Amino acid sequence: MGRNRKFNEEDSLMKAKELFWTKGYEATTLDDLLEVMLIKKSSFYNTYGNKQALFLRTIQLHDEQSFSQFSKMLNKADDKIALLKSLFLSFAETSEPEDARGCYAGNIIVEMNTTHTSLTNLAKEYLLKLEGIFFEVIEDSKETGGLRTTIHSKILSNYLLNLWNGIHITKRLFKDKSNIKKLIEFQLELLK
Amino acid sequence: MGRNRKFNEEDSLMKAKELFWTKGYEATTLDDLLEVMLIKKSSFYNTYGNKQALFLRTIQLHDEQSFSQFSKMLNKADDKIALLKSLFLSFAETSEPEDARGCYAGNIIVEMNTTHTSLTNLAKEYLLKLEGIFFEVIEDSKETGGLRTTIHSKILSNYLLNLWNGIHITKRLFKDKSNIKKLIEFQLELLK
DNA sequence: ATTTTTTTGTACTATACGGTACAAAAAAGT
DNA sequence: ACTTTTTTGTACCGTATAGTACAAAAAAAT
Repeated sequence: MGRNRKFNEEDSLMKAKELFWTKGYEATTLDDLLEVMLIKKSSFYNTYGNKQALFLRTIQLHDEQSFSQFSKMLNKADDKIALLKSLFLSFAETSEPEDARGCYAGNIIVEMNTTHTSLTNLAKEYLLKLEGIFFEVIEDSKETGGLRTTIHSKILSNYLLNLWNGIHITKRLFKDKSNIKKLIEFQLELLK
Repeated sequence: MGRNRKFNEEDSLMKAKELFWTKGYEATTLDDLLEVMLIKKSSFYNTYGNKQALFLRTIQLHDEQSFSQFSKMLNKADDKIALLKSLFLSFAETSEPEDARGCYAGNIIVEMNTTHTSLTNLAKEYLLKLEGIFFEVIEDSKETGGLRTTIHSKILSNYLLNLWNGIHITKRLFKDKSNIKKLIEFQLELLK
């Protein structure tokens, strides 16, 4: 019994994540959050506790969402390397309203560097998990014959992780994304 | 006539830059600054105007310092490619007190993404200038015979820029820097 | 000595911002 | 009707922080 929650908790969380992603943690004020989350202050503190707790939840949400989605796609794919390549190439797509948000985890590491180590640690775990997935895909593709390279999988997965980290910065430097596309294509050439 | 300035303006600026570099712009308070700059509030506002203006000057200082130093080294070097390689390899050195500050320009782009576009533009210029230097070194070395690769210089300079941007993030993920060293060595192999 | 400029210190201001308290209204079930 | 829970609104609080005002002391030159 009792009144039902009008807003969808996860939807609001998503909205919050989007805003944190573009503006960063500190620059996002509570009022900003309330505005995009479409809830009032009282509901906010009732449901999410406080700003930090909310931010933590957006990190967890991002983690779950991206990995579950990625894993699902990988399981369906018969050519996992091709999927991986298309993921990287998608970064060269300009996707409208100046999508210069970078990588959620990478941003956190930079912004929270020394000030909120527990959060940066989460972000670091995220990126290491990502590298782990790259590693698995590479090992798997070597076994099943999709990859013939003799370069060590560890080097390759670190190489991809670094491509990931770099491209999220480099991408923001060029209006014309053809540079970026060429660069990514070039760097992915060694995956064969 | 009149009293001489006791503190060295550029020294204090350096100190401020160091702090901004490790803590970021927002997380660095005025009191933090006064403490490391070894000056009092009145002197601060007298000489530097305000926090934003100071930060701008640290960016300019960083720009001047790194490029003048780098250019000087390049002019002296007979093997410019080797110098470039050693620059990148130096990132794998752990350099004591958790040197996880990343790249000054890259940090600014991330932290100030949408909020202070004039500052992020400066940072972007910095990185593009860096890429320009990479380009020049590559072109020069191709002419003088130090580089025999047929890969386009533009691709290579973007590749190095992206290595730069990536490594400043990736570096922070590993306590053991041997991974990083191997990665950099691997990525620099195509410079020959 | 007097003037000029910088330094220091103290006190104050403004405000943005995260967070709390609490009562009243709005839905939902029994 | 009554209870329970959520929503909304208003008002308020504490504090961190950037920035100002201003006078007094400390050096320097004439």
